[in-house]
Parts: sequence; C-alpha cells; structure tokens
Amino acid sequence: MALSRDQVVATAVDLLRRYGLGDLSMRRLARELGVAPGALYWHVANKQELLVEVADVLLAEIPAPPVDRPASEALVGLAVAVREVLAAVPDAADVVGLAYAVDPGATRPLRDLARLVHEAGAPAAERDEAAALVVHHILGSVAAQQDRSLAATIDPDLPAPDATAEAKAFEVGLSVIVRGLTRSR
Amino acid sequence: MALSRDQVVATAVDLLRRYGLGDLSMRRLARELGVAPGALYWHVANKQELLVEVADVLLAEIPAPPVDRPASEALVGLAVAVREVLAAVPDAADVVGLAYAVDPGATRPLRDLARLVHEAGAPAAERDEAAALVVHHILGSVAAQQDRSLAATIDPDLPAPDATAEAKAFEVGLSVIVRGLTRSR
DNA sequence: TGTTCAACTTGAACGGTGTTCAGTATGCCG
DNA sequence: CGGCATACTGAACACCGTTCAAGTTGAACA
Repeated sequence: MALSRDQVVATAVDLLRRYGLGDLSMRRLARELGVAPGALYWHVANKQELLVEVADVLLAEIPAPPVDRPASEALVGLAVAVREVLAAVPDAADVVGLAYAVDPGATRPLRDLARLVHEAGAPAAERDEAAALVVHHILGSVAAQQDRSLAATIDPDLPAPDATAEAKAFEVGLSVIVRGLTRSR
Repeated sequence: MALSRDQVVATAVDLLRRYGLGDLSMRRLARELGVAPGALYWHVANKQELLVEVADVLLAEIPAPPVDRPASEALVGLAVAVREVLAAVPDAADVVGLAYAVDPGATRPLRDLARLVHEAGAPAAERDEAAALVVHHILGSVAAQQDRSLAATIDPDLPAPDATAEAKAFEVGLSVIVRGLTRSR
C-alpha cells in the first residue's frame, strides 16, 4: 500500500507521544514507516509543515467547551483541558507554539478560547490580546513542567515535578487572569 | 592568549544577538574564536550549560526596578523592560525559557518580578505561581513575535509583525494580570 | 494484452550538527 | 632542566534535514 499524508502525520504524532521531539526525525519517521527518508518529502513539504499538522491533530482531540455554563467557568475548564492534553505529550508546547505563531486562529480550541475570553469580560478590542495571554500561560506552563522533568531525568539531584502541583500552580495563574477579565467588564 | 569561559560565553551572546540560535553552533562559535570545536568543551560541559550562561548574561542587563513607585506600576515597568530586552535578541525566549525551567529564581530580574507580584497584591502562598504567569506571558509574547517575523521572512505573503503593536498587545495582557492581582488584595 | 503516464519510492549524496578522545603543545614550579 | 597541569588539535562517530536523478508500480486506455 502506498503511503499517505495522513499516515505520515499520524505516525509522527505517535512518535512524538512516545519519544518526544528529539526522536521525531525525518529519518526515524521514515524507518517507522518502512520507507526511505526521501519518500516523506513527496507527502510533506518539509519538517515545519509536518509539525504544524501534528499540532492540529493534538489540538483536535480537545473537547468543545460546554455551552450551559458561565463564560468564565467554561474558560477555566477549556484552558485546563488544553493544558492537560498538551502536558501528556512531550515537547507539545514547542510544537503547538510554532503552529500558534503561524496562525493563532487556525484551530478550534484556540478560537473557542478567544470567544470565551470575550464572553468572560474582555472588551472586543482586547479579545485577541487577552486570549494570547491565556495561550501563553498554557504553553509556558506546559513547557516549564516538561523542561523541569527533563532536567530531573538528566540530573538526579533535581526534584521531579509533581504533576498535580503543577496543575494547581497553573490554575492559580489562570484565576488571576479570570479575575482581571471579569473586573474590566 | 588562552581562551576563557567568559570569553566563550560572551562570544556566544554576540553570535546569538547577530544571527540567532540557528547560527549559534559549537563549530561556528569555535570558528569565531579561532579555535577547534573540541576546545570549547574544556571550558563548558555542553551546549545546554552554555545556553543557560547566555540567558544569565541577557537577563543581567535588565535594570533593577525603581523603589519609589507603587508595586503594580513597578511590576508593569519591569515586565516591559524584560520583554524589550529579550525581544531584541533572536530566539531569546527559547534560551531564557530553558534557564527559567532549570531554576526560576536564579536571576535577579526574575526574583524582582516575583517580589513585585507579591507587593502588587498576590497572597504569599500564590506569589511564585502568579510570578510564573507573568514570566509565561513575557516569554510567550517574545516567542510569538519572533516566530511571526521569522515566518514573514520565509513566506513574503505573511505580514511582518509591527513591533509597537506587539508591545501594546503585550501590555493589554499585562494589565489583565495586574487587575487580577490587585483585586485579590 | 500492451503501452503509456502519472504517482510514488529509492539510494546516494551534500553540507551541516553535538560530542568524544588520544595525542600534542605550552607555560609555570620546583 | 624535568615534570606536570592546563589548554588545545585533529579526527572521528553517529546523527540531522533536504534534494534529486533514476527507478518502480499500478491503473486507465487503446
């Protein structure tokens, strides 16, 4: 059977999930697919484009926010859900950060985030900026947690990060944002 | 004259400033210093360690915050200053993000940030978490701006980011944070 | 059935990367 | 002058992303 673009992307996601960005090389990906490295370039222009596609797949598995809750509550729920999904995938923050920079509104969860930020109290003129704040906090939190756990595996003196503590820390920052938003109403 | 560790770090900073992380390779650095690549490993354990040192140098040039202003005002001033310094250095967000993950309180500006966050209204128990929020916003803002301008140089259809507009967007998010902090007092 | 043509893949190469290490040079101290 | 720590070289190892001429494959058409 011939290779397909979807197959390439799916395998890339799998590799990222299992071994992280460091092991997601075009050569490794080709080996996993039983194919020569050059074959990948028929389906994908370059590695960057592939990573943007990978980011889309990761974000796609985030559920849509509920509609029957206050906006600020839904915002917190969605932000936590995005963080949870990304925290489970090594180097997800790097991958998604790239995709977000290229086009912030390209994926549904990030569009939902912007909408909820507005509904939670941000003036229309500041909606995208406030949404960027939330995204930065999510990606920063994920990146920091993963960098720390990487550092801990390299240098055993360093404490391994506690996932639930990291989640709590994230929510503290998130609640500061929500307070700041509702207050500007 | 023999090479020194400081000389290696300083040249690395210079290379980063002028050409970005992509051109800050150990080989390029060695060439700049008129030395064989292996020589660098006498002064520095590996590239990671070098980058942490580079981050420290970058953050060291940020001025200490004024003492005669309200904390929330000083916080905004410091955050803006940090962002400005980092935005001027290509890929600075990546480099500093790594250093921050390894040890958040290692550098003075980041310690100052945490102190001001507390003085601006964050309860002592939430000081570090709220400070992390500010750091995430700074690094996220810088990274996004630089990713966008990189994307614009590659694909000329994309608009080049406007530095002052980016700065304004950053301050919108920052003011949401400050509102959220002062409100919890 | 034979031929043609596009879709797809290979294999090899190009110019890089971080890192290691046996060996060699340099300068200081006794 | 001898010895020794410091500093550096040169070559190698095992990778990386990307390109491209040449080859293969399979389906549609005559």
